[in-house]
Amino acid sequence: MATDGVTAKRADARRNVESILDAAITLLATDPGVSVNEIAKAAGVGRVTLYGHFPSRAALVEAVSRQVIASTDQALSAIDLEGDPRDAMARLLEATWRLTHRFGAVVIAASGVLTPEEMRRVHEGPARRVHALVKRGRDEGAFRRDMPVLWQLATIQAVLHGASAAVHRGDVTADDATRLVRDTVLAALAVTS
Amino acid sequence: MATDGVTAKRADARRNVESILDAAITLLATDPGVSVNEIAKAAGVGRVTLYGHFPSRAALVEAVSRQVIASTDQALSAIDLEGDPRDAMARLLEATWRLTHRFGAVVIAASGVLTPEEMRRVHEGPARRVHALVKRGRDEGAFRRDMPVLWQLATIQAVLHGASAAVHRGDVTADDATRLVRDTVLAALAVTS
DNA sequence: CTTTTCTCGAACAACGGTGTACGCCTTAAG
DNA sequence: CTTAAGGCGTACACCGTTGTTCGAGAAAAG
Repeated sequence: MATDGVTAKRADARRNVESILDAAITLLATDPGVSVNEIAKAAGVGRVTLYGHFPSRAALVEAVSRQVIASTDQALSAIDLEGDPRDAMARLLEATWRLTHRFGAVVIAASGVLTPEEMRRVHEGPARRVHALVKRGRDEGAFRRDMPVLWQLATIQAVLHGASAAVHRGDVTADDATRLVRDTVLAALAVTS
Repeated sequence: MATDGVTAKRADARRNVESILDAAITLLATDPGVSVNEIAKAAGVGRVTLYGHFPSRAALVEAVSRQVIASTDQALSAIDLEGDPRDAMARLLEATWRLTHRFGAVVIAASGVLTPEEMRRVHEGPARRVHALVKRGRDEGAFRRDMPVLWQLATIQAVLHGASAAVHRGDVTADDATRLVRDTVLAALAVTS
């Protein structure tokens, strides 16, 4: 039965791990403090079963974080950042918005569990791309230079986060938010005419 | 001793209530989930004494919320919202930023305690002024009209909140943030050239 | 069918938080 | 000084959450 010669996990076990991770991502995306009980219930699984797969709540959150990071890195590394900085930023924002909307507050849950060092490493990946693009846009005169780069990054993150909240509140649809995030950020970055 | 003919609170009692409220505002502004124990300790008061003045944690949070709301209303109602919408928005943003920076996450703590109805009423006051100003700016052609008003309000709130986080992180100073919030929001609202 | 793995509920200990009761001491007010 | 209000520590009950143990039973793999 050991198809890989080492572990030999049963089929329903793997399915349950999937369900648990899915439920955890969904719930943690809106409530970082959700209890293990609720996650297990949402996954259609007993709480004890969950503990059979993840030794602690922290381990579960860490596993979720890793999966989110993997998805994020994969999605963002596929984005073409060449050409006009404005167009590149629009592409990057669309992809990032989808990720923000999907994974939301997972990072907040992670911040209570992961070490600061791990958190830094997690943020570094996605942030590097945006950082480089903003700098290039400034150098080429496409983005305004009278604000700190760090502030502009903070603004981008704030708009994304705010959009997530607005969609959750029902003020706008997720589809509309794609366009609104793009236009708003580009307006905030644009050189003053 | 009853100066008002009814209650007759002792002097140190009133002082302690003050200390507790001050400490609660300070701590709740950064950690909405802070325990009663820590608040009492920060106020230089025993936990039991705190319960002597506030019957429950919820009551304390509510009292803090009322005080914050009062300060907010007073500060914002003094702002002149006439004249060029851009200038009025700049004035309103400066005052609002100071309040956001000072009171931060109190509203988050309140959201876990106050009823949705109370929360709505709390938000209504400050939001009404911004809402009216944004609408006037759109009507007079000062602000762009190709986005929902609600989105523009969400953007303003997001930038303020993001600025608070950035200052807390040490990315910018609170003073610089005043200018950055103003310029960023105005750029986001401006009609596209 | 047999074996092995996994599920699942119930029960339990530990922890941290809220809220209460009691008794002693400090201090403001007269 | 006398009195009463208030402060304060200890102890306790209560609750929700985490993490563990046990044993019976279901289900996958052979």
